[in-house]
Parts: sequence; C-alpha cells; structure tokens
Amino acid sequence: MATDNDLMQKIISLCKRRGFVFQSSEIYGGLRSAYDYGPLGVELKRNLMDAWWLDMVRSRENVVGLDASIIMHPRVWEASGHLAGFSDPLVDCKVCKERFRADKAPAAAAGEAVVLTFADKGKAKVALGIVAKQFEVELERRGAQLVGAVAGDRGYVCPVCGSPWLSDERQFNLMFRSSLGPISPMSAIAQALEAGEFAGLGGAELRAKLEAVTKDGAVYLRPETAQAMFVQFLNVQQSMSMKVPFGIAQMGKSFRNEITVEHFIFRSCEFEQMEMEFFCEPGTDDEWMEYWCEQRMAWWKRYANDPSKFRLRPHEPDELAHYAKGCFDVEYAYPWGFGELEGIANRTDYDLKKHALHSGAKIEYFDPQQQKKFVPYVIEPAAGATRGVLVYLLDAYHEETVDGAKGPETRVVMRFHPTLAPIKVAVMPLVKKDGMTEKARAVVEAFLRRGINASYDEQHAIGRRYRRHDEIGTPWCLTIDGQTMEDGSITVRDRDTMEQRRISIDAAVDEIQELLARA
RNA sequence: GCGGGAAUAACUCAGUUGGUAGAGUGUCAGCUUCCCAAGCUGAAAGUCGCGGGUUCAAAUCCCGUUUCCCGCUCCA
Repeated sequence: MATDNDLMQKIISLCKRRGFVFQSSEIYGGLRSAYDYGPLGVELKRNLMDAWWLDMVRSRENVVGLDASIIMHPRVWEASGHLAGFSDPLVDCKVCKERFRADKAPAAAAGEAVVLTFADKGKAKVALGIVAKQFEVELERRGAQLVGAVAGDRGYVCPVCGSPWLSDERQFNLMFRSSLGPISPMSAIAQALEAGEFAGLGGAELRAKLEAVTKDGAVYLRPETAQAMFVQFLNVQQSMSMKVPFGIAQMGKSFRNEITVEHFIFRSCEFEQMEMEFFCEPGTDDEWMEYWCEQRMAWWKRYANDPSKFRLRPHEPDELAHYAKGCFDVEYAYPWGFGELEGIANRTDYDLKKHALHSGAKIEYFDPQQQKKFVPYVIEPAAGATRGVLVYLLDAYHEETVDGAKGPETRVVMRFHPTLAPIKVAVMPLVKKDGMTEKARAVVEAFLRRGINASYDEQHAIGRRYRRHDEIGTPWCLTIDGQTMEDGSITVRDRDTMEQRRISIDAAVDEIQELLARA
C-alpha cells in the first residue's frame, strides 16, 4: 500500500498520465494554483456534481436549483461583509520579512522597550546589520536576541521577531477584482494623475485616493455561491410558491485570491462549490442542522471505499464565523491530516437581514398556516466539489500485488464507485480478427445510445488492456472471444475481483445498466 | 509570506572533473497471441522549466525568475 508521503505524488502523476488533471498553462511554465480537468477528470467531476444535484435537488420536493451569475452587484459584497471582512489589514516586518495580520500582532505601547528574538545567532547578526543600515539604530546583540529597540506608535510589533520596524498596513482583499464596462480603471488613474489629483499624496492617503478614483465600475468575482441564493430568495420563493422549510441549491465556480495555495487541487484560487441554503422557521434550525449533518455525511460515505476516513467535527466557539450560530465541518483524512471537505453552518437570519437592510427590499416570509411573518433561519451545507474530486481520487487509489506472467507485480486500481467512474464499461475484442472487432464496436454503440459511457479498446494484449482500465477505474470490461462468435455469449470482468462470468451479448447493456443502478 | 527540497522524453529516473542527450515503462505501426502489464520487429518522442552570466564549450558552475512538493504561516 502506498504510504501517506508518496500517495499524493502517485495521484498527481496518475492524474497527468491518464488525463484526469493537468497543470494549467503547462507549456508556458504553469500558472500558480490553477488546474485543468482532462477528459477523464471532467467526467469524474461531472459525475460527482451530478450525484450531488440528484440527491440534493432532483430527489427532494422542497429543494430547487439556481444558477446565478458569477459577477454580482458590488453592494452584494458590502452587505455580506465580504468587502470589509475579506480585507484583513496586512503588515510586513522590515527586519525578518514576515507578513502578518495587524489585528493579531502582539501589542506594544509606544516607547515600550522591546527585544528582538531570532532562531539563531547568525540570523540575529544579519538583523543587527539591517537595523543599523536601514534605520540607523544600533542595537546590542545578546546571543540570538537584540536589545535596545523601542516600540513605535503603531501599538504592536512583529509577531515573529518582535521588531517595531514595519510597513504600512495594507488591505489585502481576497476577492478578485475586475471592472464592468469598457473603461479601464487605469484610464481613470491616468486622468486623475494628469489632473494632478495625486500631488503630494503618499502612503495610506494615496491608496485611499486610488481606491476612490477606481471605484466606478469595480466588480468582484464571487468568493462563494451562497449570496445569490439569499439575494434571489424572494424571486425563487414567489415564482415557485415555495413554502418554508425549503432549500435553494447551486453548483459552480467561486474565486478567492488566497494568500497560500497548497496540496494540489485542495486549495486553489479558482474552485467549484456545491452549496444549498435551507430556509426554515426560527426555532426549528437546530433540528434541521442535525438533519443535514446526517444527510451530508451519509452522502459522502455512500461513494467511498473507506467511510471511516470521514468525520463530522463541530467548530469551536472561537473559530465560528461572525454570522454563524453553529458550524460542523465534514472532514476527510487527507495524507497530511484531517481537512475540510464541507462546512455545514447555521447562518441564522444574518444574511437575509443584511440584504434587506442594504437593498431596502422587504425580505420576509409569510406563513399562511400560522398567519405570521418571519425572517427564515438558514442551514447551509457548503461542499467543495473540487475537494470532493481529490477525496475520491485518494479514496479510490489502491495498489495490490498480483501474479503476472513474469512473477508478482503491482496492480494499480482506482476503485471509483461506479456512479463516479469516468468510463463505465470497456468493450474489447480478445484478438483483432474473426469479426471480433466489428462485434465489439457494435456493443459500444449500443451502450452509447443508452447514455452509458463506454469505450472501445483493441490496443495491445488483453491483460494490458485490463490493467489500463483498472488504473482509470473502469468497473467492468466486456470481452468478445471465440465463444462469442459461436453462441453469442460475452465475458464480464469485474475490476475489483478480476473475476469473469459469461452473459448473453444481447443482455449486456441491460445487465450493466442494472449493475449501475444497484451500485 | 518564510524555511527546506525539486524541475532532463507522456511517466519514473540516470547523466562522472563542464566536452555530441540516456535507460526502463508508456505511446504508435506491424507480426504473433483465445484472458490478466507475454514475445518479436520497427518508429516517434527532449526549447535539459524559463531568462541572463562565466567559458573555446553549460543539463552540469554563478545570478535571477517561474512552477511543484514538504514544513510553518494564513485560510472573513
């Protein structure tokens, strides 16, 4: 079995080799944290998202779908708090180069003596030089520490080395910004420059002025799909006569300008979400929270080989978002440890009330039975679709030792649930003669006509073809052999057990469809 | 963002002191083959991540840069 250390490497390598996931713009050197889903990857991702849609929308009377635009009115993000909350003031330490959040830095009153601490004497010596040269302050070095510094009027120091020499606070907005309309913000800046509007400005003042000049037409790519479901709450509820409790679901791309990206497709700036906002009467929210936690856990486990790797973890009070009353994370045991796959949050009436306040729209629900108005509470299961793809790639990967023609060898099998498998069935002639190829192609046609993704394969020896389909997770291989030509029977080989049985060639499509339905 | 490691064929990797770019696997074509990466013959495939520098000569040495991995940090 692959160890945790090299499992990711093997997955990444297999993904590229077999057409699941490629690095974006690879021939140009690659783009940071952007990935393209290849022919098999797009099938896997689509199958996963289709399964979610089927479970969350199509099989529930009280949940309907939505597909909203990615660019929304900028005031949506003011109301949601993303424009303010997303922008954490960040500061760079000019001594150790650390970048940190101003609001999380250790406090130090102006004039207070501070000690700079480094990992070792060498680093302390370098820092001593920087301070002497750039700030013309002579400090005294004691081992890995520098003494004699005094805190400025910023009220805090660098959390790593303790230095008071810091850059200005800068707003880092985690939303991707663009502009709507043909006028570029650069033109606005150029105009203002020519008009001398920036004369004499510097630091924070300059940045504020730039912000003001470029504000017209500024729009943002959505950092989550959720807001559209709140903004369109009234339209959806009224057009479909939905009665609370009900849900609005949406799948699609979201964008976050993450400071750090990591672990292949786990955290990237462009990602895909599967979110549902479930509107319920205040007071019933705790029950619904429990219901959706149970539903969502069961859904993830349903397609997994190893359900024990999923867990539901309640958020600690101090990690709750400002809007949430309670939150559970569906976590998966990734090779680097447990990490988030889905967040199920009780967002209360925070979002609807905010949008009512900012837009002036009357966002309320009238309950005809109880003859009363209220603002619904919201339970939000928000899953990462692209993270789901990674989870099932990890879950599917198996290596096993089998007897081959040249002794024991390693068989790599992607044990995808048949619902998720990119190719459901491969049809192959045992050898390329006696009319077997024609017969096999006819069987493939029959599958495709039924909407089942089938693949024809005649390349190389039969054993190799089986192994190739093991590696891309094809659940069943159908083989046309000499006996087929005599009695119309065909062999079905199972990916996981490698066992074969004979069925009638005419019943093959029905048989596989039945297996898929039962899976 | 910080620290460490890496980048050579589609994949996994060799490449000696600086001296004509290599292997295995895979891919493709053909032969053979009635069931688990069999065999034989042949072929294609590399801006050595990118850009500079040193040198008669750079995959190799130096500088910069991009991307990935690991560990921190961050993740309203």
